[in-house]
Amino acid sequence: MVHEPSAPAGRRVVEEERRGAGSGASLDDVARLAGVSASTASRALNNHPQVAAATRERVLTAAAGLDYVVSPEASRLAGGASRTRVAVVVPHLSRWFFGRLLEGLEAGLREEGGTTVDVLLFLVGDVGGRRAFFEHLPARRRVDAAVVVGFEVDEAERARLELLGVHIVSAGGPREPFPSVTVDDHRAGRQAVDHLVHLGHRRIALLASEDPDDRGPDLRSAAYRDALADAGLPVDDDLVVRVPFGGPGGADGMGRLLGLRHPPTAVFATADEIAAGAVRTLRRAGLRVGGDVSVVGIDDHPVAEMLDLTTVAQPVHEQGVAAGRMVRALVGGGGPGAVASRVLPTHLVLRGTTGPPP
Amino acid sequence: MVHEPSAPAGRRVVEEERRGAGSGASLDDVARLAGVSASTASRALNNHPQVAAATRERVLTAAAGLDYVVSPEASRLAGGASRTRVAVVVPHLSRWFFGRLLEGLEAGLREEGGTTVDVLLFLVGDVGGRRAFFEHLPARRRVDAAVVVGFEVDEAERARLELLGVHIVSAGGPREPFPSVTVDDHRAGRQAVDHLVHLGHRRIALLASEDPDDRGPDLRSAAYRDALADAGLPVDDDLVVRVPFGGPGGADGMGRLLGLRHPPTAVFATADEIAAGAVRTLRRAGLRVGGDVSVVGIDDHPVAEMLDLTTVAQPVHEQGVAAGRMVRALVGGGGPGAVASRVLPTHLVLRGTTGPPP
DNA sequence: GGGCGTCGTGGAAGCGCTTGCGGTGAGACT
DNA sequence: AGTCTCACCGCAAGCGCTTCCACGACGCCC
Repeated sequence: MVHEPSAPAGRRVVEEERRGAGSGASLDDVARLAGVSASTASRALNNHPQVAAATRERVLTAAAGLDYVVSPEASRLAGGASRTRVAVVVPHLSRWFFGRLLEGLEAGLREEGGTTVDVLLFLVGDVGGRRAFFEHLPARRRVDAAVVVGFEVDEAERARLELLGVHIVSAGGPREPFPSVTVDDHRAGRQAVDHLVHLGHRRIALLASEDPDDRGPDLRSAAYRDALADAGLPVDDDLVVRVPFGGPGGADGMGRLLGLRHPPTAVFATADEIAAGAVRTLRRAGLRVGGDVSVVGIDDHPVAEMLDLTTVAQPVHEQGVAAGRMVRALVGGGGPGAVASRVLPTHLVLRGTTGPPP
Repeated sequence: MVHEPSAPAGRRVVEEERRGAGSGASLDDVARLAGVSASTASRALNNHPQVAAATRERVLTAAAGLDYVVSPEASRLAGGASRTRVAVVVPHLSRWFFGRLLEGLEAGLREEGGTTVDVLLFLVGDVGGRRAFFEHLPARRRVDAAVVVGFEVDEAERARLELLGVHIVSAGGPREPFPSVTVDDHRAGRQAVDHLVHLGHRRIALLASEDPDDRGPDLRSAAYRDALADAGLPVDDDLVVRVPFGGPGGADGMGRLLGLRHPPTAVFATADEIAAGAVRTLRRAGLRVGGDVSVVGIDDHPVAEMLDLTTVAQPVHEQGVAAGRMVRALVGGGGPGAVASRVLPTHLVLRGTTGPPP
C-alpha cells in the first residue's frame, strides 16, 4: 500500500476498512488465508492441474470464506481467460419483433455455456445513432462480437469492425455478405400476396411501412409488385400507401384506401402491426373483414392471433437463437468462414381476415 | 505478443502484424510517435490541464493517426476514470412493457452524459433464474449499479448487492425500500374498477394474470376486491378468473366467464394484453363489447388503441427515464439517500369498450 | 543576479492478476 | 546412502495504463 491512513489501533479495524463496500477481497488475501502464494492461489482458482488437490481445496475454501471474486479487468489484462462480451445493436426495443429476437439471442448465446457471456446493449434509434455507433464504435475494445438486429450494415462499417477484431453477425435484417440469419422477406411477401391473388382478388392494396432505414431494401413491397405482375395485374399507384410503422399508421392508411373511388378488396400490410390498424379502420367502417375486405400481414405478431389475422409467420425467436450460436462459433473458434449464413423459412398462417372477394 | 513467429524481413511487416485485428496501438506507441513519455501522453489524452497545448495537440494527432483507443481494463485497473456500467435485469423482453421501459431507461441513462455508460443485459426468465442471478451475481465486480425491472427484490438480495458496492434501483415493479420508480398499481386497479362501478355495473369479473412471480404482490387484484367492497358489492368467486398472461389466456378466461349461469356485465383485466383476449372472445360470441359486456384493462398498451379498449394508462417510458436518472444520481454522487423513490401517476383512458350495463 | 515559484515533463511505482521458469522436498532408483 | 525424478510451489516479470514525485528550465522579485 502507498499511504495507509496512519493505521488505527488494531489491525482488525484496518481489515474491515480495506474490504467494505465494493472493494472485496483480493487474490493476495485469499492466498494469505490459505497459506500459499498468490500464484498458487491463482492456479487453484483457475483449475490448473498442477496444484495438489489438498491445496486447491484450501484455496477454494479461503476464497469462499472471503467471498472472493476475481477482478475481471486485472484478469483480462494479465492475459487470463475471460467471458466473451457481445454487443447487441438494436434500433427499437418496444417492438415485439426486436424483443422477441433478443430473447432468442440470449438463449442462443447462453446455451450450454453457462453464464459465460456478457451482453452489452446498444440502442441506436435512428439512422444518426446508427452512423454514430459505427463511427465512434463505443463497443470497440469492449466486445468480442456484435450482433446487429434488424437493419442493414454497409460494407465499410463491417470492414471497420472486423478490422478491430470484433466479429459481426446480423439477425433479422437483410441478407448480408457476412454471417447473418434472416428470413426471405421477398418470399414472405409473395406468400402473402399470392394468397390474396389465389383467392381471386384483383384490386389488392399495399400498406407499407415508410420507415426508410429499417431492414434495408423493402423486399416485402417489391414482392407485392412482383406478385401482381406475375398474376397479370396492374399496379395501381392509388393502392400503394406508405405509412408510419404501427397501428395508427395502418389505420390511417386504410382510411385513405377506403376513401378511394375504387377501394381495394384486399390489403397486404407489410407488418401485422400495420395490418391491425387496417382491421380497426375496416371494422369501424362497418365492413366485414375477411368478407368485404381481406387483410393479410406478415410476422405472426401476437396481435395477429387476437385479431384472427391471416399472416405470414416468421420464426423470430429462432433467428435470435441461430444468431447466438453463430456468435459462439465465431468467437469460440473458426473465423468468419466457419459459420454459414442461414435463411429461415416463413409460412402462411390462414385465419379469418382473408377470404374470396365479395 | 509472446511468440512472434520468427519476424519476417523488414520491421514494417512486424509493425503491421503487431497491430492488426484486435490489438490496436498502445499508449506507448502514441507517446513514441508524439515524441513524449507515456505519462504525458496519458495526461494529454485525459485532458489534464498541466500539459502544454502544443504537446497535447501532438499527442492527440498521434493518437488519431494510430487509431488509438485506451484499454478499458488497463485504465480501470490503474484507477483511471471509466464509464459506469449498469446491469439491467428483466424477466421478459418480448412484452411491450419491458421493452418500452428499457427504451426509457436507456434514454434516462444517456441523457446529457454522452455515451458514457455501458448497459449489461441480464435476462432472468423465471424465479429460478432470478434467484440464480442474485446468488451467483454474475454482475458482481462488473457493474456499478443494477436496475431491476418489473419484479420484486427481497431485502436479503438487496443488501447483498449493496454490500458489494453495486447500487440498485427498481423500476416498474412494486414499491421497494430502496430507490424505485413505480406506479401505484392499487390505485390503477381502483381507477379501472371504480369506472365500471360508476357506470352501474354490479356483476364485474376479474381476469387476472396468474404469473406469480412478476411484480410482487398482485395489487391490481387487491384493488378489485377493495373497489367492490367499497361499492357494497359482493365478491363472487365465480367471477374471479386467473389466467396465464397474454391474449390467449384472456380469451380462455373470458370463455369461462361466458359459460357461467350468470355471466358478468363487465370485466376488469389486470393487463391490456389479457383484455385483448377477452375482447376477442366476446366478439366471436357475437356480443357487443362496451354494450353487452364492458371490458377495461391496464397499461395503455398499443393494442388498447387498436381495440378501442378503455384502460388505465401508466407512464412506462417515463418510469424508465426516471430510473435512469436515479442511477446517474446514485453512481455519480450521493448515496442511496440522495435519490427519492417516485410513484408516477396513472389515469383512466376512456374508449369504446366500456359503457353502462345493458 | 541569485533565491524561488511555475510550468511542463519524465521516471517509476503500482493497480490485481497470470504464468514461465527455477527451486524445493519426497520418494524411486542404483 | 547418494542421485535422479517428479509433483508442487514461489519468484518475479509484465499486461497497459494512471499518478505521485522529482527535476530542469524559465521568468520573476527584491
